[in-house]
Amino acid sequence: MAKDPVAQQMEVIRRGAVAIVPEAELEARLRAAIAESRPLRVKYGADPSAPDIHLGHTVPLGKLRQFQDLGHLVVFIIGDFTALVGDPSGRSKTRRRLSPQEVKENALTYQDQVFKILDRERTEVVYNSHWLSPMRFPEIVDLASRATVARMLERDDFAKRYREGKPISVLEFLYPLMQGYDSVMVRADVELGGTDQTFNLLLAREIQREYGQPPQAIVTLPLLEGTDGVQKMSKSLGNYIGVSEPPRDIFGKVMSVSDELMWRYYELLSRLSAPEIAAGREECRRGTNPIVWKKKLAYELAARFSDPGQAAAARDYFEEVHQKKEVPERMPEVEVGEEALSGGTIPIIDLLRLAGLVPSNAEARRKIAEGAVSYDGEKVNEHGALVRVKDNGVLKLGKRKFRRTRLSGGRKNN
RNA sequence: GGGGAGAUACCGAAGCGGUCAAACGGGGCAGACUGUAAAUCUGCUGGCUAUGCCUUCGGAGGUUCGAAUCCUCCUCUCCCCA
Repeated sequence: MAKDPVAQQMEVIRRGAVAIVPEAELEARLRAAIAESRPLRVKYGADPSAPDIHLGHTVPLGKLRQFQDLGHLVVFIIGDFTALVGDPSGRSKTRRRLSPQEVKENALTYQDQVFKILDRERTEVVYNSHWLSPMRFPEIVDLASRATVARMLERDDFAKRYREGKPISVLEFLYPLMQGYDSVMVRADVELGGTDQTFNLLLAREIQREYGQPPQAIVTLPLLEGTDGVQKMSKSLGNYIGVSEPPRDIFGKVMSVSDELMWRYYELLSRLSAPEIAAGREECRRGTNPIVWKKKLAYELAARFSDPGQAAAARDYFEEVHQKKEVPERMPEVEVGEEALSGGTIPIIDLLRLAGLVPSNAEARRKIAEGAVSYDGEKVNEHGALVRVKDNGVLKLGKRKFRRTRLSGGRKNN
């Protein structure tokens, strides 16, 4: 007997998801959609507070893509209103408010990146400021009356902060409400999000019910750990790999994750099937150097966000610089003007600063004392050292920061 | 509205009149070891025209030879009571 199409779709949706709540409702929706031959409206929201999409975002985006491939419509909400207000959550630091201009720019670069994964044809992009901005106070009051403080405090991070005596602003209570209202406005059938969004996604169901809509089904996806392997990937923690980064950086960052984390990345990011990944794991257990598999993953990801040629170049670079410890062929250049030289030499500290490798003279001195600095293969140990600058010389700080020095032969004013 | 506690460097957190550019932990950077791994060990982690000088302990004043430390006011946060 041929497989039921609903069961088939459910199987695809379930793969890699943490939870589907409630499964039966999603099934019912799929069944109705097929019967009426209309696509489900699958909601996903993102705040354009930072312009970069990183690998962590690609986990839900990949799932959205699967929905699209099953014939459904993605409603991509750009939370420009949210970004404008400036989410105050997270520690004592008040997040800087973005200007409308910045939000607009971020939103645009955001879309470019998103469509590296999503199918533009099956995506509806909407801005939540369209309905949130014009709301009047009576409407907001009405919305606010739909949830209770006790309910809000069920959310784990609120409860935790409350317990620890950390501030929670009323505005933060409003956030889940706005998000829920978004679901009402776009008539979401399904909403996707990371597991950290579980509360908001569930609350949106209640809001929809309050406004007389059938509640959306929700699909939660695992949060990807950042390159440190501990905290979730996020830009502010600096442990992210951005999809718009140069392939060389993507490759390098993937290579720097621990062996254990590599398998996690395989599961959440790779297009390889589960059995293929399991086989790789087994291979390594039997003695294959994990670097082989790490390179494979690094290549796959670098290629996905650029192209195979560039990914291969990134791999060559990695092998040459880090494995063979050779000096890379291409590196940023620093131009040394005649006015900076005296008798063809320049104090090493000045050179480091000129190259932008250190933020202060004191830092330069420290790095020199640590034996981290070399020029043209020769270690510089004296912080008062003068180096004779060559055209095409190589200044190195630490293991991987290189600058090629260029003499700006006489042409001063350009 | 009343009472209490608190605000310290990137984060957490000591210090409570001089010896404080400020303990300790985390993070970050560098060195060793490696597979640019991870883990571990070690060092560094305000700036400068540098054996000295300058700025920094929520903000503004004040006391003092001297203040992160004491006083006044202000701003913000938390707790208890109403």
